Amino acid sequence: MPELPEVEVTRRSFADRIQSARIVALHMGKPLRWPLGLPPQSLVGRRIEAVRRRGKYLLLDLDEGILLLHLGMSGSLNFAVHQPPAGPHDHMDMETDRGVLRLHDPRRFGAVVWAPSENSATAQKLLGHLGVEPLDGGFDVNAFALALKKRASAIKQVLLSGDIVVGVGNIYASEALFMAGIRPTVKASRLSKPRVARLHAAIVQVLARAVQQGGSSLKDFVSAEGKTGYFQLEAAVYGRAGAPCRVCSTPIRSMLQGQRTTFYCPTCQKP
DNA sequence: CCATATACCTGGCAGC
DNA sequence: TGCTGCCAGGTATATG
Repeated sequence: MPELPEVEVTRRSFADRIQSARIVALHMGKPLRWPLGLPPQSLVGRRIEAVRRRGKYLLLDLDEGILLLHLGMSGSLNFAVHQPPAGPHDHMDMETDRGVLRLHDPRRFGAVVWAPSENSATAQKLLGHLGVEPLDGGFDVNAFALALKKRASAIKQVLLSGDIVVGVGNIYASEALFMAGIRPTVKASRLSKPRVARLHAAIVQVLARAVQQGGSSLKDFVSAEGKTGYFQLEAAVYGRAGAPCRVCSTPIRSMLQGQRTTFYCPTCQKP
């Protein structure tokens, strides 16, 4: 479910409200992708100093250590003063003196991992290989072009790999490539500099716009205050196979790339 | 080192 | 209805 925009919208929806909260109890449900890394009750008494985002991970800075949260494919967070009784897909309830942070994740590809610091081996195993943040001003066109030159695979798959630029998942990769007029199968290394520049701008634009729109609620995404997003309503290609291109009316096509579905317009996007 | 396939898990839906 | 097979927003890990 969640790509950078959904994770960022989630972060903004509870970061201020949970700041400086003290953990009163921590209940974990069914196993997630990885174990927490210490007994849940040992986090009782910790204070939450800030909520940051790195790629699609949320980082809860504690007064001792850090919690890495990932929403996987189907995860969402809800932060409220009172929570209804936990259901079968609620796998974390973090009770604080400001409210309860609940992780709901039917498929359990998500994770909650404790690490002593962001630089610890535990955290770096998950974060160490990540590329640059696209919305932080550190996303440089020249560096982007240089990095793409070294990659032989299709540009769509390079974007998804997240080791050059983070946060672009299956929806926004298709959307950004449409916006840039680039066929998803083009080898990354063969993109001309002007096309790389268009792609760079498209990535920034589509992600920023999606954050503005509250993310994409294709199925069930909601922010930590329970709001759905609206970006899916303006998707140009994602999920629109067979429907007319909004620019040229050619039917949108879908194809498989690395076991993931890609959507594109065969007319607007050039090989 | 690089590129691609696999595994994890559950629910929803199309088709029979 | 109820069954089966396929699909889904991610990514570490294995394999070539």
